[in-house]
Amino acid sequence: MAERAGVSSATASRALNGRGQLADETRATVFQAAADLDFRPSPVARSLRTRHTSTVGLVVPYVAHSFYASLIKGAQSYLHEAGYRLILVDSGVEPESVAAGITTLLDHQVDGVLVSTTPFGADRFNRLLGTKPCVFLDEVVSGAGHGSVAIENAKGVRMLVDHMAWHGHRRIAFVGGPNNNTAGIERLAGYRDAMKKNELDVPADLYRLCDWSIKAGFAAALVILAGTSSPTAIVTASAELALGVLAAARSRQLAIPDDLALASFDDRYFAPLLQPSLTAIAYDEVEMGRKGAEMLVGAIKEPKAEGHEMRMDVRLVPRRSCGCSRDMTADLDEVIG
Amino acid sequence: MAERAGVSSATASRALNGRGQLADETRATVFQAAADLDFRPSPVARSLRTRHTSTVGLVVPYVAHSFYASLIKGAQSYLHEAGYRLILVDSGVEPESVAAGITTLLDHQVDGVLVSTTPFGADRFNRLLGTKPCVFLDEVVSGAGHGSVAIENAKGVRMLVDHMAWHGHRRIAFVGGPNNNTAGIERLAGYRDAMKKNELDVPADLYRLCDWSIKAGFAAALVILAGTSSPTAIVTASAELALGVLAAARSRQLAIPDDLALASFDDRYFAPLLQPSLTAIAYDEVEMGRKGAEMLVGAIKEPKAEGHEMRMDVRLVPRRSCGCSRDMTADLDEVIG
DNA sequence: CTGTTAGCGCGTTCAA
DNA sequence: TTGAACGCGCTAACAG
Repeated sequence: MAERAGVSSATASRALNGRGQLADETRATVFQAAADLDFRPSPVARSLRTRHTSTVGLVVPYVAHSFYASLIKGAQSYLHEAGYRLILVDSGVEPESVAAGITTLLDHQVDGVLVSTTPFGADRFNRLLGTKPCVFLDEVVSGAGHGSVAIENAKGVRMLVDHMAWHGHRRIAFVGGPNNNTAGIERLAGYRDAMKKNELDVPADLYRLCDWSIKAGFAAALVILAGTSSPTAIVTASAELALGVLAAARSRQLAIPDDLALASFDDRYFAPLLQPSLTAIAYDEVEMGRKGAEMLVGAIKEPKAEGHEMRMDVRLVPRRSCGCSRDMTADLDEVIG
Repeated sequence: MAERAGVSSATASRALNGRGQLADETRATVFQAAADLDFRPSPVARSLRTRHTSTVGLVVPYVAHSFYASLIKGAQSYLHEAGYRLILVDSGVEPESVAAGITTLLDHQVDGVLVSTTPFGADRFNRLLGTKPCVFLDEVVSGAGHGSVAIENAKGVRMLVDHMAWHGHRRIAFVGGPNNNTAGIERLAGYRDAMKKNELDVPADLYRLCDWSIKAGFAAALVILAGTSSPTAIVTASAELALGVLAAARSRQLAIPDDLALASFDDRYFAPLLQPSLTAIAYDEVEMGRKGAEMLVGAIKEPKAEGHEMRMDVRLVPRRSCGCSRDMTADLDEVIG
């Protein structure tokens, strides 16, 4: 290709990479030759030489979950525009497999890492990462990585509780996720905080933490409902937990929202079609993935830059499960709009 | 690392890669040194030399959709076990962007490609791919690639129609996807076929094709319901289309299943919690991703091997939307089991 | 502004 | 069985 253009390979490289000040004519010649031969530089040879790969790794605990799938979409979308490729690692939540996933990524010379599950602390991350740029998604790890993008978890739950209080409820129960990750911890904190601000008591049997699954939510709701606190409303930390509560209410023949009001974090696309439609906290998970990727690429290009913690805003989408009166047409409009 | 072990780099390479017949002692020495220095061979240097990367590309039209997310999970899971990494490309469905995605993957020396959207024919695929192994997922492209893994599309719809006929329906409508992809085409064919076998007429206004979205399903259902065919049952080619039909039924105050029975392809996790719970065709999408990856890795290791077309079996999950009488407990059991 | 050279870190010759 | 040397394709460094 170089001889074809009648220039050295160095010149060709310069032209193609837009480096140096070369004569327009030379550049044109090179481009022509490159096009003629449909020359495509080898990214792997380039990577070997330059020690960067234009590739970033993304570690998620469970690809098939719609939340992570959306994160992936956002990240991939930005990375594509920025000229990076995405290597995906589905690691589960076990510390060892997450660590192994990150190590593999680093061995493969990714330029940076996006991590959305953090089953160990800053120390181990720092040991693993060295100076490799890293941004956390949906998790906050202080003292490691370049920054993070998370949801306004506490604020979201506060909005839910405040809304229930506004409806006149005083015994507002909470079904939360495990307290070993950022979302779980912050959402519980938001609940406590909001209850306190509304001057409402929080007896021990008014809330319960469990896995992020429908099944666990179902079990937790049964326990709460069987307790002595007799809540008139339940707020949940995720959509799956809300479905569990919904199932529990049905099994106990409790009408929602009349016998028990319900509202949850996470606004899934089928929420308007549930009976009753589910009041929820919405946020833009795709944008969240984009922002994380953007922050990471920033850190790759400017390693010295200060990291920061970014938060995605949340908004309350009132529907019928909380007790708001709403025409069914409004539910349908959301879905067919 | 080589000098540390007191052997040449060639010897080290041989030991680490299990090549050649070297003395056990030498091998042990090398392993020890490798472990001591925590030596990690550079995949990129290796790739430059060997011209393969232990990496495969996966092209999906829309990562955030739960179907593709599950496919990804399955593929990633097998690839991980087999020692391959996964580069993800979210290409949309535009021919040019799909082609560009595949080209990028090839430039990056992936060892093979998994493709789940095929907006052009075998010729272009062959031109794009050269001899690079390729397996199609959820699509069948005869004359290109090494094989494909798809769902028993026609069979699934036949089961749905047969079930409706068994319930005594004779005017069974169909809301299908676009007929520009395998699933859309085969599901429509399954409908026609089943109607014929049941000796039922298919007037033009008894079925309608549209995009794979709730909104489009809603619009299509309204058209069908406004027509002269007055169906007593509707079968849809996807879960989203079924949600559209559900919305349409609600907007027209039609009770499901009494005024209109409903059943669909795709069994989503919330199907048992809809009111009424949705009768659906289930299949294992994660396994589908695994099988595709498995087939691809087979093709990479044995390029001469014959390709084949594999089908994932489907099963009918009868719930209440079709008219089956079922205790609500059964719905709940599914979800909390 | 352009050409020449060297080497990124492996795996694979070829010769000993 | 082992070691030395070469080259995969590119770009950074240096020379002209």
